[in-house]
Amino acid sequence: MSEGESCGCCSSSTITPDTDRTCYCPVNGIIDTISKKHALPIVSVLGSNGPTRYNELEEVLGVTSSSLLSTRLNELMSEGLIERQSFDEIPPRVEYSLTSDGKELEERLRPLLEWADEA
Amino acid sequence: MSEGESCGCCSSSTITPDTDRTCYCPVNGIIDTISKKHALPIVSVLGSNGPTRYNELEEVLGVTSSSLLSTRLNELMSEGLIERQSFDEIPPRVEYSLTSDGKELEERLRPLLEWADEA
DNA sequence: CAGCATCCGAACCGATACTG
DNA sequence: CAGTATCGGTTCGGATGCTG
Repeated sequence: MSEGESCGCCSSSTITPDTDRTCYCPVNGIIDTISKKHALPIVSVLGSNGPTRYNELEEVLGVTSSSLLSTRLNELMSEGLIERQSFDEIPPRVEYSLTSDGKELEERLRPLLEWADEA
Repeated sequence: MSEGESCGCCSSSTITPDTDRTCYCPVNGIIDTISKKHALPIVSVLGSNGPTRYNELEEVLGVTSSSLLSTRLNELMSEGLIERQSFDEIPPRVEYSLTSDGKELEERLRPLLEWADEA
């Protein structure tokens, strides 16, 4: 999805910006990222569960195709929301967890999700 | 997107549900709805601006195609997040505003968007 | 176990055109 | 002014198969 372009909602003319609202435009990359499938649940699970392995995520989220999870994890890493730690073991072990940004997000997400959940 | 099916994140086996988290599954219809283009900005604008006309929304959001806005508004109405009031005038006037549910959403959304905005 | 490559169908968005 | 109808391009997701 497109990133940096202005949507006009900030440089509005018709609507007077007398209210103290900030700009909620095409909403920045982060929102785009978490709008995609499984992204939100990933963040939630990591938030409430702490470091989690690839396979655990697959099970818990009921991910249909492995590659999809992989893609989503990479996107979340690019956004700096989660981080990956791999252990030099056999069999291989990799754990994903929230960065401080990710935690910040998860906290702000919680009230929304709790509400959505009962609606 | 699919609604009612279980994602496995609630009926988990691997992850112990000892934490007090609620289920943040395929996340309910509302999240799907607001994930689509312009949906979030619509809610934000209506929240900070009050009742707003179709054309105003088009301008403010920088909507590219009229039909897209139309679709989004209908979806938001189906979810019970916004409502439509039409006035019997010439030229026709229609105003959209948040329902109480919509306001609830907008409030819970604000901290998230403010954070996303500066990130 | 962890994860990428590929192919195909579905959903979504944008543009244009046309009505009450 | 306030929309709906249609259509083509693009992006996303699901399935399968293969590697370190």
